[in-house]
Amino acid sequence: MGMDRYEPLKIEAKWQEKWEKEKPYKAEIKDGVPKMYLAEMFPYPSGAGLHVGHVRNFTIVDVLTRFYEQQRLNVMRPFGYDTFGLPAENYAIKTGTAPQEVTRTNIANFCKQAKRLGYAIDWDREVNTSDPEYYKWTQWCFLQLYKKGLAYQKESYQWWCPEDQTVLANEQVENGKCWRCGHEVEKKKMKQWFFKITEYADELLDEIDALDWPDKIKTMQKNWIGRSIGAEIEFGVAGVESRETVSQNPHEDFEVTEPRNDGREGTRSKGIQSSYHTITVFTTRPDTIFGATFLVVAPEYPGLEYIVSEDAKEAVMAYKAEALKKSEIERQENKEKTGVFTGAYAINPATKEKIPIWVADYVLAGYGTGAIMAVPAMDERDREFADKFDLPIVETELCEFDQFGTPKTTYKMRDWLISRQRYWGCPIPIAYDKDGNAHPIPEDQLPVMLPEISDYKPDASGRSALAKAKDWLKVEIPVKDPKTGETHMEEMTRETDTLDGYACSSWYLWRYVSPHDAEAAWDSDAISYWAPTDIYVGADHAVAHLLYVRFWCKFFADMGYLPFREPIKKLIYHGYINAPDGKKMSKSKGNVIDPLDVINDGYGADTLRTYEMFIGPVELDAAWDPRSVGGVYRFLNRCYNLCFGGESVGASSEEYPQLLRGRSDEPREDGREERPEEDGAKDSLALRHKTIKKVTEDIYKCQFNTAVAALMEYVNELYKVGADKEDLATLGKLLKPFAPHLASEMLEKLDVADEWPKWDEKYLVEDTVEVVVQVNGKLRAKLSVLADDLEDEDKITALALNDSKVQKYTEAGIKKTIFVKKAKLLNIVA
RNA sequence: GCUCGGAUGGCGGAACUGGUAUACGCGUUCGACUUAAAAUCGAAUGGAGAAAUCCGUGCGGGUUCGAUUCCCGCUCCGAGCACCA
Repeated sequence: MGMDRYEPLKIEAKWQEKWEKEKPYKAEIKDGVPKMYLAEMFPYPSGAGLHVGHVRNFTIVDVLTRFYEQQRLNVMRPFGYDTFGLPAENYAIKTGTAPQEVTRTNIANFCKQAKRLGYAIDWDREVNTSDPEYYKWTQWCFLQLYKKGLAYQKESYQWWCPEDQTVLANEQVENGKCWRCGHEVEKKKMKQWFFKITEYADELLDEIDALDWPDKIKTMQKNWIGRSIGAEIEFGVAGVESRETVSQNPHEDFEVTEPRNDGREGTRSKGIQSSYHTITVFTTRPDTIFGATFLVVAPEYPGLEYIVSEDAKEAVMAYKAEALKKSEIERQENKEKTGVFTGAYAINPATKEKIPIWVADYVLAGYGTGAIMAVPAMDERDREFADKFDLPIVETELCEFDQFGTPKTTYKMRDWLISRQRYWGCPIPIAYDKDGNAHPIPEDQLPVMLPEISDYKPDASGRSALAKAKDWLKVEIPVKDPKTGETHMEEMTRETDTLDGYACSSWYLWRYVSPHDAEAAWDSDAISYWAPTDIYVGADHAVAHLLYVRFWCKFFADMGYLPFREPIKKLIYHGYINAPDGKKMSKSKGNVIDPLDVINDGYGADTLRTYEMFIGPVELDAAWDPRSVGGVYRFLNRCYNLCFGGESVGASSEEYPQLLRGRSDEPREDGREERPEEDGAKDSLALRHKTIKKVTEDIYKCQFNTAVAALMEYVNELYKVGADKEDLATLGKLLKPFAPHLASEMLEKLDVADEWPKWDEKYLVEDTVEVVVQVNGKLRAKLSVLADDLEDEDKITALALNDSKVQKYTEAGIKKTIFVKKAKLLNIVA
């Protein structure tokens, strides 16, 4: 280009234009060529555009993409947008702008910004979860789960705001109050859709250990699944027979659900229970049964009203009502045990004693059976409760439990509640007949289009705004008559709930392999070639998303649609970037760094990218430091000047003639090999190969900060000893993953390909080495010896003992010497 | 409370498998260039000390010829979970 100053914005515009036109990162199946499929957790394209966290995320993927691409693997690096969700809907409610419109605008802006960073993305594989072309297949996925009974409906307690008359998502409840009106929320029983993730609990847990994922994430997932091995024990309820006749089996549905404050609400099977003669408890310590002096059931325990005695009824029901009203946070904050006696008794099957049944909210309805046997002598919580209410505490002998209970495994993980009473989501492909029975929408009627409406607010009925789309609600579904076997069309009403956004993001990694496939969710040949994802990079979503993707993968593997059972081979989980003061960046604090500002200020994308890789170890949070950005800019500037001899380097070539070593306007024809006779040529080779090795290994280990540091060292050394064409070419190649525009410019000038360089160990062997001499573990001298002498311990020992400084510390005599060849170290024990 | 991380100069951070602590960057100081400033280039930079030398990886012990690294006991910070029977 003939410019004499490093002008990143010019260089970057040039290369971005070229990449836009030539699409060098378009991925195609190449049989016989090893593939590498990399992706980031796709972003929600907010109106605020790209932030520095996105840049860290995308740049990690980009460094790896280019690294493998330069090694000539067949690389695929797609991109997409997670667009359904509350922010767009809230914006729509506030402004009346259609979420479709908001999303379109935001994507365009996001895409434009991402392109300013020079990512090696195959832009023909863009995916957008709110695009009917995409969500048609989300609905198809739902139907597959539905067909296998893994998508089901159940009554569940939901947060309900009596003021707004609407259901609230857990994250919309703040300190027990509605996020919009501030009114106290309560729980209301409603019918909800669930995915039966618990079906795969064991496999999800057992396969975690084998994953190449950070331990932190693996531990979190294990804890989340929370498998406990114990037993269920049945306790007879004394005197229930007489009351029980009043009402026979009042609820068909014995499952209780319990909202949690984490979005993974769910249900727990109570097992088969035909009457209220018994209460079944779950315990991990069945061997302590002789110490069980009372039972405790959760306030939501089904049929509680039939166990409770007449005179205790009022108090128990009041307690239950109170507990249901309490928010999760209140229940958590108040650790003081509360509860009431039900007036009823159970029989301890081991001691045959009559023990009281209490109801208390420290027992969770959603875990185990919603009932426990309290062993206050063994369990801290039970003891606290017994102390407070003066219940008996009996020291217990341990026993064999199999005579009283049956082995049972339970999990903390609940089934995944997926229905949302919200407009801006993927419509659930279900319709109801006039009797209220659910029917799946036939696959040939997909997609169930999300209708465009004007009022996005949820209805007073607690249904989504879709309930107001009267025309859309009606649908004709073919129904087979069970008697005649004939099919007729029947008018039904559509489901108005939409799917949790996590459902949309549970399969996009497979959509990427054939993003515009009209025939299938993913193409089977493409999936066999590209998937599973080799490297997946993100922050956040340690449990939910990453567990859901694994769950769907196992399901679709069982269905024969996927030839693997784990979707992500390697996971890189990076830290956040905070404001310079170490605090979280936020608009309200006014401490947000806009990456586009950094670029436009003149630093350019290469500096921004390289800085964010240099900022610290990937997995750690880091604070933005504007001065360090300048340091990285200086480094790239030095790279530029080394290659282009720019005049912004203060030194002129007369004063630093060594910079010209091996460099001329005409690139060396023989540029391949070094001139071995020349001074420093050997050192120069050693330096180059050492750098290649370090950078290569560091990138494999995702230690990008030290890879950049090694490049800086290389450049510093080249400034001292001079650089020839091969040095510059090596620099350009190694730099390309981090600063692709500048590196491309350098490689273009040098007229070399970007193929990743290899190092040769033979250049790393030194002739003379430095041997460290310690006396009693303290450094006292350094010897320069021939490398061959490392084999001769006696010679080195003699040399060391001849050193005057060593002699000073060994006057009193020597006990022994320890020579460590590998560390090039001799320790003398005096 | 439980689980998992972490603690290294003025700051962000390096350090292989137990083997020269502080790479690289920032900052600071000095010098060159400049009328000047910026930019750039060069040098120095853990602390104490004139020096020899001593002290230094959160704290206290231990193992070892040798410990930032391993073990035991603490302190503090971060993240996640949170009455899961």
